[in-house]
Amino acid sequence: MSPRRSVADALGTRATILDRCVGLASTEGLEGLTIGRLATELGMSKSGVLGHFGSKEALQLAVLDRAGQVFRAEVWERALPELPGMPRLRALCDASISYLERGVFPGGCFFTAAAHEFDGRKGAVRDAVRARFDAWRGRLRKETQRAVDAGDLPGDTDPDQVVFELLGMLMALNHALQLHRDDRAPARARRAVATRLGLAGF
Amino acid sequence: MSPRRSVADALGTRATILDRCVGLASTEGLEGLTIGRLATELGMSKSGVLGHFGSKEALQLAVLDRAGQVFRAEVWERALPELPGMPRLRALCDASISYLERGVFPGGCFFTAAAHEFDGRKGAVRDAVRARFDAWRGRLRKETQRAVDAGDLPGDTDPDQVVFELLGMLMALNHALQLHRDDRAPARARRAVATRLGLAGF
DNA sequence: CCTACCGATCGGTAGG
DNA sequence: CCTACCGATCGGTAGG
Repeated sequence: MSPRRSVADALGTRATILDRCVGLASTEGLEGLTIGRLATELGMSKSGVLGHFGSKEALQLAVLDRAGQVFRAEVWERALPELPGMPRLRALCDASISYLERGVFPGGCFFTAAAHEFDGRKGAVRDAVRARFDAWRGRLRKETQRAVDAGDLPGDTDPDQVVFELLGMLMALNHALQLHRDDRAPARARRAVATRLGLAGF
Repeated sequence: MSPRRSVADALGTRATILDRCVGLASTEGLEGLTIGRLATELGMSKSGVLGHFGSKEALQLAVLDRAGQVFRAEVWERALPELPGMPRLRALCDASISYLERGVFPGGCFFTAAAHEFDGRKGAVRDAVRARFDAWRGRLRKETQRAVDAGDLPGDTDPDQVVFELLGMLMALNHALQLHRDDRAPARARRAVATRLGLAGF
């Protein structure tokens, strides 16, 4: 009777589509998401899928957004309870490694994959990927700076250098897990991070 | 009169196709190479292009091979004149950083991009990408072990750990250059490598 | 949300 | 190396 029901249903359908997309896109890429395939897998028509977003690019942006929510919950919110500075920085690294180790996205880090897929292009998707990395780097940088200010890292530490190296360790881990299925890689990443942050026992 | 001429021509055409493919695939991906587009850009027919390889997968494998030749010339052969061990390891890192900084492939590291594109799939292309990384890691590992044996790295150094971290620095550099166009990244990568190898002045 | 359809393009083949 | 063609699929639209 009221439009309530159908609006809620539509939002539910949209969420169902996006969750499927996130899994698919992490292994096959954001461009590998095709409307026809999605429709088949979801038991819908193509126009039924596309109607929720309007265009493929809008769908890709919505998928990035959904993946961002997952990343926030799996990494950022796990570290947030820790004290600012070194404890939280360490927790962020730990949570990132765990996020990759647990295979939160079946194809590895969603954003690293998207970055490689879109870094040579122009447009809204590339801009959105870049903005997410900027935000992530900014968070790591802030906690690194706090760790320096608190004396937990040497006073002449360049926070951007630390963030650069930490991101490298995470990328090496993602690569080792995805291409080589190397299950010793998480331990290597933890060791590398511990060394870089001066935490012998991590 | 003799078939000599046409065979040489065919090989030349094949090389022309592959060189175009390497540039295209580094920015658009190995899957983004389409026969029709290549044909248009090269002023040939689709079947003219495909005839040199037989299938798209065979073309992708040939492109990987061609990219491997470039990498060998731009990185491996530049370091080979250096003495085995630390000098050559340092030269390999230097040459890798330079290879990324100079933009030898317009889309960044050809193999990192291919790894991300194919790491979730099965087949000959994925296997070939993995084999190339195995070879590259093996070379870095050998020189690291020699550096340990020569006393240029601590005796309890785990060569695989060092290689893991060096690859991470290169991936962070590739990412920073491609997604962020950050021209301070090469200096960061050099600094990180120098720290890891215990070369204060690099 | 559906059916029915659009032009474009995909990888690949037949035959020359 | 070419033309001509195959079935399949692409993103998207019209109309309901």
